[in-house]
Amino acid sequence: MAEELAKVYDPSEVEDRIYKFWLDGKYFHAEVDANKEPYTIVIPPPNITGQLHMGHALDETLQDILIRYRRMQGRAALWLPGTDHASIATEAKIVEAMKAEGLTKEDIGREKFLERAWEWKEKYGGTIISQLKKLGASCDWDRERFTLDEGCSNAVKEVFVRLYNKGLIYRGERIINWCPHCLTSISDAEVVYNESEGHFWHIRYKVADSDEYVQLATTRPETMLGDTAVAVHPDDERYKHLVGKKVILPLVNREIPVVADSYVEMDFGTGVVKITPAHDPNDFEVGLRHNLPVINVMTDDAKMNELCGKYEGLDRYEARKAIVADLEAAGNLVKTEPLKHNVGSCYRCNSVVEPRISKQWFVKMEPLAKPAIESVKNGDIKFIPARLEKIYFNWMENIKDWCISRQLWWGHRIPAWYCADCGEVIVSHNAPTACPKCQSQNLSQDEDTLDTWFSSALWPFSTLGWPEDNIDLKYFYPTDTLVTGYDIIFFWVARMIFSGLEYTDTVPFKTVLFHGIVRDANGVKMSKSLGNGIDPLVEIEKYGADALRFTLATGNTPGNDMRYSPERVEASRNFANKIWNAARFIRMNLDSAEEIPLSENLALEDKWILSKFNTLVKEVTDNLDKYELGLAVAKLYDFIWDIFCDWYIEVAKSRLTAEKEQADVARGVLLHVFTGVLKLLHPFMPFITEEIWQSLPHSGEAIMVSDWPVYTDELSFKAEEEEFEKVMEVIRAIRNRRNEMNVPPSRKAKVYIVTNFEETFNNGAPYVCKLASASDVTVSKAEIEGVEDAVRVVTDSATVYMPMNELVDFKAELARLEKEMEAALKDKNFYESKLNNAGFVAKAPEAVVAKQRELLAKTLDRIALLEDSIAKISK
RNA sequence: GGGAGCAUAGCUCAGCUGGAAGAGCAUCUGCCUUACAAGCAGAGGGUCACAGGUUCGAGCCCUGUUGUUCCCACCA
Repeated sequence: MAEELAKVYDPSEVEDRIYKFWLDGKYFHAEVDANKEPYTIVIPPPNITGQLHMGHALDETLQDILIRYRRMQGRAALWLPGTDHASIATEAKIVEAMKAEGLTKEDIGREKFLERAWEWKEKYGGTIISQLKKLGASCDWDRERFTLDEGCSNAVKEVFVRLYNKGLIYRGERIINWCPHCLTSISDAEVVYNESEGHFWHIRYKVADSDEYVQLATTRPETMLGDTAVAVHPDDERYKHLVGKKVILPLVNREIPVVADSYVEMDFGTGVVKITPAHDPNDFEVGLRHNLPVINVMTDDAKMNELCGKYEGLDRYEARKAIVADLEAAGNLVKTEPLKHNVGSCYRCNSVVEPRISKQWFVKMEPLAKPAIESVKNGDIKFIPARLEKIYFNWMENIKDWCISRQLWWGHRIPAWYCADCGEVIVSHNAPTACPKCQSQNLSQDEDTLDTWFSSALWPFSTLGWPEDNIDLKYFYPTDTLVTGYDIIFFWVARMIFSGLEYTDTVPFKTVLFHGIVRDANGVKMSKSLGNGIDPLVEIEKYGADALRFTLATGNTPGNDMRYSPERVEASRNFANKIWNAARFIRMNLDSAEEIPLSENLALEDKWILSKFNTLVKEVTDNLDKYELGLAVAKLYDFIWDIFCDWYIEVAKSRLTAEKEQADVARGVLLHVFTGVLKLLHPFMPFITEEIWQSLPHSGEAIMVSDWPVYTDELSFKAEEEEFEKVMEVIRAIRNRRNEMNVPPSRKAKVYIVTNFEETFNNGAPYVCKLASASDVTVSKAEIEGVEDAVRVVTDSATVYMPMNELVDFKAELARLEKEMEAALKDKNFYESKLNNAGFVAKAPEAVVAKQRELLAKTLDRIALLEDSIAKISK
């Protein structure tokens, strides 16, 4: 056996050592095993640019709990780890780093840039992985993947080619969201809308060959340089006469037509809308319907371009100012109103996005969305909590085509080539040598890369070898559970679902367990910019990974946000210490490292704790099966602290110092229950449970690969449970009474117990002595003489007398007994009225009625005992 | 504009298919009872936001109201 355990648990000394022990034992590794049922989770791959934050810590903790649980149950549990190349985020970092050297992407060219990116990935990409290890994550590191590795890239190409051939990927000019800072298109999902204070500028356009003006309003006056029409509603009587005429675009003096389009709402504003097809999605549609020219007036970095005359080169906001000023000077600015409106920003860099026409690649979503909706509707995929299904449906049912091309270099390059001679587009897995149409060799590959989420969407199967038909994929796929935050339901979850269905003909996972966001103690979302983030690694350093994990798993319900506060981790740390000290106690009472079997000769309290533990096994297992991790962990906490430590250990103490035979029985039970509960707790607090388990008699290599406890009828002792609880009730009643009277524990008192359950209390007498500060306990069925002057306590099963001499105040005693009687009578009334209610007795389930009867009976017993006591004391 | 979550003890939150409300922290009282003061034994504290309804029975189900947070859409 190891040397004596320290008095206070020190996780920092234990955790790295234990983690290494697990790695050395290869316990994390999962293999295809025909005799086992697989259980698979793929990790939501963290970005290589990332640092572990509380959101990760929560996400990984939940996954590790599930994986460790299933592994202990004997499943071939695979937790497949990896990282995401995070195209925008990573590219931005590298560009920034180059800036310090005075270099731009273009200066060094694509190839050199990618070299740098890979170097960067090698250098920093592993950071988050090592941080995951600190948390105790039992990922199969032998299978670690990266979204840009060969296999994943192969899957990406395969999917692109297949979708293209199926007509579900197309290239075209559409209005997309352009980030002028990242210099790339982004998808609709990547735009974040924030309300901001803006202006509504009312402008007038002169009607050509007339003195009339039309008035309209805009929030983006700079785009007027690209106006190619104004539109009114076809039924709008005010403007019918203008349809087909021209108006003169101020500042530019270009004549543009007035068109009629039902997109315009007559009731809003003046009922006249400026149409800028190159810079607004709705205007673009109007433009298509009316064959309007499309004039893009901005550069990639949101400056006004060469078509803007004197405004050329101005930033869009400078141009806005200048244009407003010029309009005003020319008398064409009618008025300026303040306006609150939503402005879209890039979710990566927070720059205001510019809707803009651009030639991009898109995925046609509608055909893909249909089966994806169906798979959730029919239950092939279950969302926990179910309410998030609505959000999913809402998005999927209104989905627009997905812009997947990005003007970035770090990512999967689009496998499309263009023939410079005949313009043919060739989409192919491998680089074509010649144009199939004109045989020209003058081909060039598309410069763009794919949206990061395009490869993440394939993650559950690309990581298992798809499109190759290998044994891992057959065995571990589809995966079982996906654990992720509700905030990426669109980005990732939805896209994995339709991808899985489209390419693998099956759902990628069966259950999605959603968690919420981790907020700070004030309920504010943790973020870098606010600086209110709490670093999980610092917390691990301070309190231990187990305490952090326990905190994140406790009091957390699926889909709900949670607050993280220091008090909560401290409580978890204290819990770890409690377990540690329970282990110390047990160890100091062992005389060998041998396992001790359960005795045939169990005492009452042994049966009580074994039965309680048996129930715990069942409930915790049920809770875990139902993904009720928060409930499971709360039960473990209560059992270990309140039931095992505060009661069983205390009760066992006196037996451990008794004769060897009794001591061995108690030791056997202590070990059985404690190691059992360590196993149940292991998924939540892996380090401390492993450390302790190793220090106690055990068979097997490690708790993490030991068998999960199983409920068994043989260890269910309902009658004994009830019996022992009678003793507990008496102990509690005495303690309570003594506390009320301010009697210190050092002052022992004789205790007389009058009861119909003589044997029970004779058995329990030593514990009443020990736990209720009794100097001596006398149990009797009959009345005892000479206790008339004692303090008395009444429970359902006994009347307890404690002669306390001068401390006894009979008036107070009587008053207290009467008060208790009053409460008991109230109870009686309550139960009786319930049982007298014909509806209740007829309609309530049998068990519920029986329970009420039982409670009534107990209350009646207590009343009888109280009556008796009151009568005696009044004499 | 559409949708969702939340509202339970002073604070932070649990409360599984409806069966007289729970925990942690905080507060108060008494304890160094040798595994643990990061502890032990007790105590106080709740009209479960409000108003209706369904039911033998509602924190839980239904309707409405209020407050609050969030998501989606985006009318120029």
